[in-house]
Amino acid sequence: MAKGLTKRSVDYSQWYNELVIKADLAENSAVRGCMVIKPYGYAIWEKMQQQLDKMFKETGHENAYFPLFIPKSFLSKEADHVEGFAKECAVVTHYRLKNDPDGKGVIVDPDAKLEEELIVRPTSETIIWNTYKNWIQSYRDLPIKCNQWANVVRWEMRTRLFLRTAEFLWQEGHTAHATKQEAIEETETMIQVYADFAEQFMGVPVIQGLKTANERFAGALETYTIEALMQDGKALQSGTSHFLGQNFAKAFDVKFASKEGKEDYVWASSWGVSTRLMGALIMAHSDDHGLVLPPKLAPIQVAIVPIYKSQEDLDKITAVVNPIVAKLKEKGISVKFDDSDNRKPGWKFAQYELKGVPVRLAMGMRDLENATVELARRDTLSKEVVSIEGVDTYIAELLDIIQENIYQKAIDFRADKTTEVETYDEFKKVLDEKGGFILAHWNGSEEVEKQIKEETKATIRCIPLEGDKTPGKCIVTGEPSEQKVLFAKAY
RNA sequence: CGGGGUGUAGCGCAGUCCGGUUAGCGCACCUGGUUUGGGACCAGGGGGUCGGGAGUUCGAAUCUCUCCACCCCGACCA
Repeated sequence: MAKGLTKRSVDYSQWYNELVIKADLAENSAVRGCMVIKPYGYAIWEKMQQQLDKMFKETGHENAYFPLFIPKSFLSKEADHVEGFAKECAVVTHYRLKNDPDGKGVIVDPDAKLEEELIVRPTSETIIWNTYKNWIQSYRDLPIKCNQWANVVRWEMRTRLFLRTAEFLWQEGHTAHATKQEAIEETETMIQVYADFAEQFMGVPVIQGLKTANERFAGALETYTIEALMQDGKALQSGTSHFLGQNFAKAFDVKFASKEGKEDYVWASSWGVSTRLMGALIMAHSDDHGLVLPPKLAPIQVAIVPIYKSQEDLDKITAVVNPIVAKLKEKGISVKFDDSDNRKPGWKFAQYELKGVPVRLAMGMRDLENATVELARRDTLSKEVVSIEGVDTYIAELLDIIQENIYQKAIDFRADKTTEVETYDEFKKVLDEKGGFILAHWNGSEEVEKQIKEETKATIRCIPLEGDKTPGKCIVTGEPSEQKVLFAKAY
């Protein structure tokens, strides 16, 4: 057990808070609700970005950048949209400071009041559709498929590192299409991209589905989501993709001339994932020793710790380790040889465990004599002594095995924590005693959804796209239900 | 934004109720030495606007008011 890290079984929430800090991922800043992402945490985010960016480009998207500030009037053009975001917007009212005439410091210059106040973007649909208006005249200008990597601000009451912060980093894709069908296909393509990323790179299995009207993005006709299950049995919405219909085109008057010469409004989608994915990554795999990172996203995949008494010993170890490092790098594996002498090996072992490094090698004089190295796996905490000969190939294969093992463990956990129920009593019992995902029939009404939420704190995470589609009876009203929907308590 | 809690060295805390020498302890840090296969040991050393401001008092970490930040629980949310 890592020194000072609260056990998950004692207080899961505290375990998470401590782990983020101790593993050097992020910390709170001087600004309320805003975090500092530290180099190690940012390195993981960069790996996510890199992969996602590649996947976006493979699906025909281009990166662009739109302003941080949005004129206040833009936000109000789409009624549902403004209603959804108005409560959590930061507003810029002035553009200049001046020296405080009454003493030290500076004050806002009252003479520098903006004619029209600017909103710090909580999302960019409005500024982007205002821009798209100028880009689109005919069907020949379509589709437009832009993505931007940006920060956004949503003035949250209660914040938690990575899971909910007032400012966060994300990407937002915004696409414009000539047909409804094409916009829906885009929306579906992108939720699939997110699901693939979560599963293949983060090792986090997700359920794809549709949000209920209640949980839909403000301004969308349909919201697709990927829902992941955390180790404490709570769900985490990890990515969303929205079919916006013609709502924003109508709000910003974006029309195009079709091939037939008819004028019509443009169809839209938007989709995003944020630094919240870091929270999902941490909570899905990590244990009481610290982080467990999937090799594909680990900034350091292999750490090598020398064990020595004298400088001569270290020199001998270094001579053997260097070629191993070179071979690993040749295979594209990131490796750190930690020959710093201000920490003892035991400390380093604990530290690399805390930071979730997938594979650790230790080499001392005993290994030198036997031409071996001690290899420790972070995911299983197991150790074995292996021959130096061919260790690079062995590790390359092992990293794939670890990636797969982490994913499989998460799948097994979810399977164990997913329960199908037929009655409301059963629903409450499972939620109370076991938690996790619950599949149950629902009559499709907002009233029942709200009633369940008020009585149990559980919400409909999504109407799953895959899986059992057998009709049945609503657990609350007994009315007909087309298929079971996914319930859980959520972050 | 409501209810509760916390704020004292980089980190974790004691001292606060009941005001009174020079504000302590552990970890970390610096120096020297011994060590090094799972978070080393000994000796010496440095580091404090006691969260900020105002007040009460001869005297405030301690009492009062106020503001701020963080944590937990609720309502809202990626």
